[in-house]
Amino acid sequence: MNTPPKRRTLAPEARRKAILDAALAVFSEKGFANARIEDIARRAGIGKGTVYLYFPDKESLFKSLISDALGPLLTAAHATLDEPDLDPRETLAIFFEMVKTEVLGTEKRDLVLLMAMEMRNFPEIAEFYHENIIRSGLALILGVLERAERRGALRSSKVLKAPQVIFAPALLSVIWDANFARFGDLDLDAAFGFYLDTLFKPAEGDTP
Amino acid sequence: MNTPPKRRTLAPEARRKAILDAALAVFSEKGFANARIEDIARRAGIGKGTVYLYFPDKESLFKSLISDALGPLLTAAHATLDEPDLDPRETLAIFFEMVKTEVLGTEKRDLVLLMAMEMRNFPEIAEFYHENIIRSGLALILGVLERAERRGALRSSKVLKAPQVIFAPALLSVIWDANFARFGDLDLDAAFGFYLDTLFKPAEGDTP
Amino acid sequence: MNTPPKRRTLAPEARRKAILDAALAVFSEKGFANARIEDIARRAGIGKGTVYLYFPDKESLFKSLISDALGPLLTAAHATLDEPDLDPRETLAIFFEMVKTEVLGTEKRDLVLLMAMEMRNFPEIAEFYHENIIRSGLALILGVLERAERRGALRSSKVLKAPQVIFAPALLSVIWDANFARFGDLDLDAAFGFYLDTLFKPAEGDTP
Amino acid sequence: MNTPPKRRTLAPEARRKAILDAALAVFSEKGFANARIEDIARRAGIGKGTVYLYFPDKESLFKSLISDALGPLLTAAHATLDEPDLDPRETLAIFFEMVKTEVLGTEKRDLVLLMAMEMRNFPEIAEFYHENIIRSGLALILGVLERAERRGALRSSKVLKAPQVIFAPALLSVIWDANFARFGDLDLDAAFGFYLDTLFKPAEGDTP
DNA sequence: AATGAATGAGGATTCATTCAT
DNA sequence: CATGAATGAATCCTCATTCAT
Repeated sequence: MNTPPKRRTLAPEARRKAILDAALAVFSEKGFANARIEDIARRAGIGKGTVYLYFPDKESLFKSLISDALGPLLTAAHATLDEPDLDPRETLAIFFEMVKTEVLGTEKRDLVLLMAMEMRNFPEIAEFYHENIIRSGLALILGVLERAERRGALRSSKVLKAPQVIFAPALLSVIWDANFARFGDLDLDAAFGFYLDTLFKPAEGDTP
Repeated sequence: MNTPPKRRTLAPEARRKAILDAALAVFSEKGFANARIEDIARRAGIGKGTVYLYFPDKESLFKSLISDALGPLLTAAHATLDEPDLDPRETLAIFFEMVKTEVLGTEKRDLVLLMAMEMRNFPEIAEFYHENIIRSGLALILGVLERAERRGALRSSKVLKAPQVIFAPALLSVIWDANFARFGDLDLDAAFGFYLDTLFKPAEGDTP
Repeated sequence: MNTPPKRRTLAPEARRKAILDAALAVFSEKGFANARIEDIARRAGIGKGTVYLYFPDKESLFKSLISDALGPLLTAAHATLDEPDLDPRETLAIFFEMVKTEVLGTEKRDLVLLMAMEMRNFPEIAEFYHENIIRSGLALILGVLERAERRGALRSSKVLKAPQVIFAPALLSVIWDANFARFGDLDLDAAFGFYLDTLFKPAEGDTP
Repeated sequence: MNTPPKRRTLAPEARRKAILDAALAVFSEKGFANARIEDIARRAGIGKGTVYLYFPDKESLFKSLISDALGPLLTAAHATLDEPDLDPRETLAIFFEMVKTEVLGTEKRDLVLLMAMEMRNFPEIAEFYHENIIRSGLALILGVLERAERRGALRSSKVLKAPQVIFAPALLSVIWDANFARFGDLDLDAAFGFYLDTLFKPAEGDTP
């Protein structure tokens, strides 16, 4: 007399992906605490209980969401930045472009915000994130900057002591879009361009 | 049918302040959703119900926390930045210093984070914040930058199209400290110094 | 630094009366459970704590309200109904009139409703009410009716087995007014008149 | 983070009915404000949360209780009273019998009381009840009485101006049983019989 | 005597999680 | 495998009651 369960038996990996996609959407919209498993399930087109066949609990689902999206990001960054022969300005330009295309222009944008929001409540995530992304990302960036410094192309060597500022515009972008998009856009190209213009001395010497 | 009280009154404004302090601490630590009123009360050294004598509900408490700290901030910023005769680099240096002293070095640091995290769930706060802080703060900064541009002191005019980047290091600092402080500090002076060094051309012409 | 307590020190009996009046109003409007002591205090023009100087708790206040209004009622009824020489119809007419004037036309009307509403939660009140009002009131009425019966003036002796019906119109009036007054009045005179007309045979014989 | 369920499903309509039954019992015993959802749940043999699967909140549960029992009542009354050819006395006798069997003899008796008690706090219920039950019920009764009047069978035409009195004994019965049953019964048959005897003139002429 | 700030028990409601179907 | 009905811990908020001033 009850509705029979759907037997759509999607490929398990596809199903897992669908859940993670739905989770990203719902977590992004509401934050971890306010996201209801049922909402995620509904959005994934499945029943509440099914989520638990793929993830043991809400927290695991959240962490999987993070981890699953993090690996690829890192790999991509490595490939881009670990190019010792390239011009540093060029390298960073490519990196910014990659960040724009691969992160800020996709749903992963929300993931960044989500992490910034919830790392506090999930110290393991902060740890994992720092170990796997921040630390090596910073090392990569630092490599590029030091290369530039050695070539005398760096305008201010202070950035070597706070290489995190390189990520600042991207972070700003994420937060701005999440909260203030409706009041006006942030010109991301201008922001990145500004960084590239001021970070490095011009290739030649074109004094004013 | 019920149980008796324990402690006795305190200056009402002091009490209100104590609650707001406790709220800042607890909200910062747990986020809005995970903060329990009882925790805030206990931290303020009072009973659960007392909180409700000062704030009608959890949301109001949260909003008061924000509003109470916002006014002073804005006033201070105005006083600092609205100085048309000062050298732009100097002005910005003072501003950065002020941000460091008045915000990043105080508990208000957590407030910034808190807002960045919860504005999503409280659109009115985003609106209020944008109208009262962001918009005018941006205008002030833009004023300074344009003054520099008119004097030919700006290295890249692109920053005029994305003046928000000026705030990026401060935002980065807040998020870094909240989440990654245990893994290593962010050198804020270096970050601000880097900005000042690269943003403006040197007063005279030194080197190349 | 706090507002000093009012020292209006009203005569204690007047103060007690004022509280009971306020209590009647508030209890009537909201029912026992939804009435707040603070509302009663405010309505009586005093502070919350003062109520507790006159009544040990909410329940006592409620019970006092009932008892205080009940005694006089009973005394009055006795005086009216215990008149063996009077014509039964006349007696009942006087009684109805008294009920109309002394109860239904005053705030005590609400008291009746209140009791009907809360006796359930306060069995002692039901007991007290039955012992002191119902039982003797019923006895009085029965006396009148039996006198009429002995004179052959009663149209149907069945009323002797359910003398409570004599009170039914008054009860109906109270409930009607409380709930449906805004949709239209109940014609109380018609209701009482109908009772008098049909209960007793005409003094003489005026056949149709 | 939480605890597991215990029991398993039941036909949804049966479950809903069980909750409403439990609610009637508990609301009747304690009144709306003093009834605890948990009590209702326990009485229905289910967990607290389950109640909320069937009714959005306490108030809705209460209103559903009323509405669910009201429709049938009205339909029944219509069928009984809207019989223009029947003898008025006979019609009313049938109506009284129906009230006795269908309401006063069932748990709906408590519902009547409940409404009389709580309409004050739920004006919408009073409105709904008046519109759907009282108004049309009164119209039906009035029809019967006017028919009687046209036949010259009415002892006192005053009842036409206060037809609500016809319901008075039923209301009295409900309140009496709820509060004073333990002190002695109300003879309902005598009460209704008294009404029938006095309301109408005898069919023929049998001695004064 | 009078006050009202302070208290915490009590109850409505939400939602992660389980498991019978 | 999939489902969603059922559960109860957890948390917000109210308000009777106390007692320092």
